[in-house]
Amino acid sequence: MDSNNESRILRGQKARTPRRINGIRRVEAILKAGEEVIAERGYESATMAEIAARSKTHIGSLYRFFPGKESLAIALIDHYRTRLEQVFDTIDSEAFSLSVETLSDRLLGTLHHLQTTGLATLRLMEGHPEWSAKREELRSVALRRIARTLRIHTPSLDKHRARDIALVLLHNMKTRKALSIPSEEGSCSGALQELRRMNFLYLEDILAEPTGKKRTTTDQVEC
Amino acid sequence: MDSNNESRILRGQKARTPRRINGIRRVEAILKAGEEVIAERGYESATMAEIAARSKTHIGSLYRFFPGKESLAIALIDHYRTRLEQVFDTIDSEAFSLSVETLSDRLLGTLHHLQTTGLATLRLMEGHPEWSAKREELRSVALRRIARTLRIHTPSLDKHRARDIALVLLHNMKTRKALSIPSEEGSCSGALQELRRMNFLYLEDILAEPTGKKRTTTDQVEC
Amino acid sequence: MDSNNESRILRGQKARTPRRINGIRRVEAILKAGEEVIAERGYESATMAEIAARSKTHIGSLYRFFPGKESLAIALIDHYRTRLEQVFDTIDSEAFSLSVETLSDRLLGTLHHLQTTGLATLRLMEGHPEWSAKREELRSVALRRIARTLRIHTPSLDKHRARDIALVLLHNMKTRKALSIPSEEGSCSGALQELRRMNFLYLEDILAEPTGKKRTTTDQVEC
Amino acid sequence: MDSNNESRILRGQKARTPRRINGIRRVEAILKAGEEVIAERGYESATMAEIAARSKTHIGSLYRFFPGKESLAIALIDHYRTRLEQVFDTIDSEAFSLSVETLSDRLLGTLHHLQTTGLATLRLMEGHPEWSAKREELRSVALRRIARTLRIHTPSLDKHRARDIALVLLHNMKTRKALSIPSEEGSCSGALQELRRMNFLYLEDILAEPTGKKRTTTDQVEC
DNA sequence: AATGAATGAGATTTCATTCAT
DNA sequence: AATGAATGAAATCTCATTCAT
Repeated sequence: MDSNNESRILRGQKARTPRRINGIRRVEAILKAGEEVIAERGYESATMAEIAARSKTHIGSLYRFFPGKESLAIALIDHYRTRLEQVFDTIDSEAFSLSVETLSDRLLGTLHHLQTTGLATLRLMEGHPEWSAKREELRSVALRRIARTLRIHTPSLDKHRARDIALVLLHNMKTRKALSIPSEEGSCSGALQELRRMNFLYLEDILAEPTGKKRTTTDQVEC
Repeated sequence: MDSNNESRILRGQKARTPRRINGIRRVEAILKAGEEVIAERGYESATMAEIAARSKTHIGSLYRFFPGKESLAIALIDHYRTRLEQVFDTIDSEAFSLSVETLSDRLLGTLHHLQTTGLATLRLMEGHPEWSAKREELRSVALRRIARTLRIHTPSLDKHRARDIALVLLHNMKTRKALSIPSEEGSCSGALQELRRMNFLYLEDILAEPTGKKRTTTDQVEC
Repeated sequence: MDSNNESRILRGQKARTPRRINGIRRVEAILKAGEEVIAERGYESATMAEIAARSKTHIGSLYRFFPGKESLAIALIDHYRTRLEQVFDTIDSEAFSLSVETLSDRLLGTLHHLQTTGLATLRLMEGHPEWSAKREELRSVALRRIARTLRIHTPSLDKHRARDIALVLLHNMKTRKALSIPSEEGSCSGALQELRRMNFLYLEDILAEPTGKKRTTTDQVEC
Repeated sequence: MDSNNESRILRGQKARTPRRINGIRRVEAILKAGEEVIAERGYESATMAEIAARSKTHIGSLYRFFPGKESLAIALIDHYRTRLEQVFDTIDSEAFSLSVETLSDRLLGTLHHLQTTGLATLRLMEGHPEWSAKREELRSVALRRIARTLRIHTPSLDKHRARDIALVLLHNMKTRKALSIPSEEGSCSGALQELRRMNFLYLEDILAEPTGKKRTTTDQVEC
């Protein structure tokens, strides 16, 4: 944009970059850039200037579409939520017929498939007490969807217990994601096998005899 | 006047060791305040001014002991590492005689017992690519200790597999911690039971027949 | 949006080139103010706040164009170098036909004519070991140009000796400048006559019999 | 001081560093350290902490002897002035019998022989308008002594002209000093020969026919 | 609508100097 | 008297956001 600009001034010849880029495409570019930058640096350290630069948008334009840093963050979270629901819709459409093992792997891979988006969103919510509403909503969606998927597969599963299980599975899903960040973990493949096994053993235990409340351990632990 | 020390202070990065009783108390107060503020807000959002205020220190004094925000962070990480090793020393001293169930719970609770310190440290390392050395060192210590504990309990466990398992267990330990942050999770107690069960099922599977490489799932997954 | 430029601004060191008329005027004002303040106080004592105030700029704007105190300094040095070369171009264009006396006065006045800019630059380089590159480059340019001018006037002058002479003349030029700073010297005019005489006597000695290496004094001195 | 201190605390055995070091020796150590640090970094950048450390003095003690940074600076300038006068006393004691060439070299080397002290003092006075009194006093001493030396050698020299000449010679003396700073100049020895020649030619011209006012160049120059 | 300059509050960091022990 | 911790003003630098062109 600039070098064109520059040469336009100097010689007044080259075609100007089309200015009326579809607003939607512009917004998408900004969201993508925001995602990347936030995933790399975290919300605080991400600067609007860098997001503008990466999306080849001028800072002024960026503020036309997202009137504040937080509004961009919220848009990203919403975007993530939408995609999350889509992924679960797909899973649910066949959950009934899946083996426990396949279901286990499907669930485990869910967040992982959301790539950068998911990472940025995690980063976004690292300790912003003020956003607990948004965060809670997102977590809530995830938990509800996991629980629903479980009960589609095994309808006799107790509703409340499904919620608790969902919480644990959600963490496993995050672990799955973490294992695929190269800098984070060393021997990815071996650990991934282990994670899959653990997730499977657990789901098998639950879904095999889903009569509900039966929990082996009985002694209480403080939270 | 230890001239090494002195020059380090003049333009250095490592935290200074106080020489007076008052200084020692001050440093402890600063570490505690730093821990809290970072645990609450994350490293970027934590301000030196707030840390100073909470530890009832003037900003100048804070900088006398920790000549930079990062030096405070590093001190916290080191502190954490020390305490982590202590906790594992305790576990290891009786690991041999523990039942799988008890061992499972012991490991699960490890990070949780490190309270704010652990939380602050997790936050500290959320994506600071530059600190990967410190981060890697800390992760490395944790993984090595977990693997060692497992092999103290079940010496026949394959060494490499122990490393992979440790990675998964480390994540479970983080989950355990997360479950106890009230704002983070809703129904703590139920989910905690589930987590314990999963961790137990997994360890039982491993430690019961520790002949090693035998892993049920065989198909590969991309990382 | 020249992405090179952009990223340089995001975390860079070189001064930004303004894109708007207003920005250009602003940059000029900043350079002028920086020149003055540094000439008056020296680099260390000059504060960005004062430079901003004198150029009627807000601190933030100042940092938009010069992302650091050093970047401002470097811009000033570059500016100086450019003007220095221009001055020598003018001298060289007639050096051939000048009498020794006129040439002597021309060279002597060179730095003096660069006014504040030259003074600021001298101050800038008063002992910043880190900038030895910039400093060396500037000195190198000055020495090369002086030597070249001498050999334009008297082509038979030995090349290496011209370099040594240039070093001495450069210092005379600095002296000439110093003599015109009122606070520095008392009886300007008399001393100035003396300096001119010394410079002339020396050049006359050299350029009259430029057969080269002939140097009267032969005993060595340690440096 | 510190490591002794440390071990004393730990074991209460080692002999304590003698506390009553001769005050004079302490002051000398501080002056020396101050000289070095200021010569290296300049007045602004020199820190009291570093000066304390280099002189193995505690910051508190330093302030007992020199109740402020400026007071240390003034002490250094005074120290320098004293040594300067001593050097000139030596020269003057035989000035009458020296050849012009020897006198030229003697004067030229004066500042150079004051080593660090001189450098630090130069740095000290780089652009501290407030210290112009001290600076003026020092310059005044130097000029008076140079002029006096000239008139000891050649009593018929006009008094006012001697003052003007002194100003030029003073700058040559500074140049001599600068030539011996390795990082500053490249081909020291050659340039030094040239400087000596110039200084000699000039003095010869003056002292040979010291009838006074005769100055070849007659046209005026603005200062 | 597009551009990028302007604004200014706020964050980090440094140090001369004082003062309690 | 000796030590080094405490103080706080001031400097550098950053960025979200607004606004003139």
